[in-house]
Parts: sequence; structure tokens; C-alpha cells
Amino acid sequence: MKISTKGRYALRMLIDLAEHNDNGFIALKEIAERQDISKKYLEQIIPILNRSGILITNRGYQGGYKLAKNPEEITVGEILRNTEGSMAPVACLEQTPNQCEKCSYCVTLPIWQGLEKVVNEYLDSISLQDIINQSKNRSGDYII
Amino acid sequence: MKISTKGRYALRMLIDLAEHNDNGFIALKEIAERQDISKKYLEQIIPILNRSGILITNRGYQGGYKLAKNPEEITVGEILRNTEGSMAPVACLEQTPNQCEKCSYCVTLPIWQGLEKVVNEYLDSISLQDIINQSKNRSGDYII
DNA sequence: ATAATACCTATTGACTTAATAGGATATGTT
DNA sequence: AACATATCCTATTAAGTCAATAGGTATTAT
Repeated sequence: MKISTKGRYALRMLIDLAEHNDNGFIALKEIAERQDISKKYLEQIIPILNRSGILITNRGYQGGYKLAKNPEEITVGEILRNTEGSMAPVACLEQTPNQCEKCSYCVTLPIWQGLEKVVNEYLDSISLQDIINQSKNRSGDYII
Repeated sequence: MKISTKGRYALRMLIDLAEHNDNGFIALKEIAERQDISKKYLEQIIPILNRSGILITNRGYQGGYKLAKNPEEITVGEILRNTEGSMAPVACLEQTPNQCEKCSYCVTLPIWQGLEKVVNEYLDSISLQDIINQSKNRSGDYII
């Protein structure tokens, strides 16, 4: 039940973008260095976020990326579902309708459906803005 | 975020044991055939359930397995945490204290901690007895 | 003794993950 | 137009994990 680096890196990249949002485009080089993540590897994650309407690109000289929406409109659930493919704990939940020949009488299916639901509801309840706010509050603890 | 066959097979095996509990020991051959799972592979999963105090073994002729507790005392969470190692969505949560050098200021850590919590709470809310009861209710739909 | 059972450890093929690599394409600046 | 700085695209690969399969050893009721 692990989330892959793809999803974790995507989340960190988007938090970075949200934190450094000055209405301009931010070069991947900058993000990769700040987050200490392979730039080449991030390049492969970006098309997913692009297609999903999470990220906007500017190509060429002084190009880069910025969020396609406000940080409060982008949830962790949206990011992870797109990068991980889905949050389904079992493969059969990824096809609708369920293609497993046992699904009509499967006693464990309702458990997995319920699990996917609580996972998605939790992750959808957290926006990029929430993460930034939390992070600010935590830093505050040390200042006082 | 997938649950492996190890965890899924363990769950199915234990549901099978709970359903066919006649206070005797049930041979693995029987379970494997009924569930259509490789007997040899199940053999590797059993030691985990044994160590975890979920299963009791009887060796030799007419040997087999039975649940170590009542079906209402065994939760899906207990089964999956033991077979999968943990339900942590990221590896750093598996060591206490957290060994990641960034953990003191990591902005995503609270998200993963929260996710592990909702997953465990959900899975701990379902017992083997609950699954059997659900299954009976569903069959009832067709009888009427 | 025998047959039926559980227990133990090693091996393996297929697949996935997490990168790395090398270019092609686009675009603002000079 | 040339150039530098970016993104975009596709292929390759090393390492690791998964899901078994295999072959034996130990135990016990009959």
C-alpha cells in the first residue's frame, strides 16, 4: 500500500509551485534543485499533470510552469489519482464496470470499495493551500 | 497503493476458515481448492498469521488450521497490517522514531500520517464476522 | 509402516520502479 | 539569424519486488 515516488514527487513539485507562485512561470531546474529531485525524472511526471489540467506550461526561453488553478482548488486526491493512476487498493476497481468474473458474489469487494472511498475522501479534503497554511503554522511554533 | 496478493489471499483464507469453522482443523488443501489459490503460496503466508496469533496449527495426519480467536475479534486491519508489513503509505512511517532526516520540517509527512490513520481506522472497523454477516445478507437478496 | 498433513528454504520468471540518456522542438534575447 | 535557455519526447536500463513454483523435511493419526 505504498505511494510511489511519482505521486510523492508530483505533490512536492506542486507544493513548491504553490509556495513560489509570483504569477510568472517557474523553470523546472529551479524546482528540481530546491526539492532535490532529478529534473529528468520530473520531466516525465509533468505531462500527466498537464493533461490533468493541474499545470500550465510555457515553452522556450524563460519558460517554465505554473499552477492552472488556485492552490485551494487543487487537492492532494486529484494529484495522486492522476499520477498513481488511481487510489484503488485492488486492480479490479479500476475498470467500470468491474470485469472480474467473481465480482457479483465477491465478499471482499465491498471492503475494497469502502477503503478506496475513505482514502479518496481524506485526500480530497486537503488542498495545496491547506498544506501551505499548515506549514506556516508549524514554522510559527519556533518563532515564538 | 495496491494491496498485494499476500494480504488479499490471507484475508480470503481467513474468511474461508471463519465460514467453515466447525471447531476442528481444516486442511490447507481444502481451503486452497475452495478459494482457487495456490496451496504452496498460501503455505508461505501462514507463518505470518501464526506468529500474529490469528491462526492455530495442527500438524501431521488430519492436521490443518483454525482461527485463534472468534471471527468478531479478528479485524481486516490486523490481517492486512501483518501480511503487508504495515498500511503506511510511505516507508518512513514504518520506523519509530522516523529516521528521515527531513522529517522535522517535512510538509507532506502530516498528510501521510493522516492517511495511514484513516486507512487503519476503516480496516479495524471490519471484523471477519462482519464480512460473513454481510455475505449472508447479500445472498438473502436472491432467495426472496 | 504408511499416508496425510504441515513446515522450511531456495529459485525463478515476469513485471515494475526509478531513474538516466540523448536528442528534438520551441521561444525570448541579442 | 544565431544563440541560449527552456520544455518535450522516446528509449534504455539496473535494481528491486511480486507471485509464484519446487523439492524436500518433520510430524502424527491410523
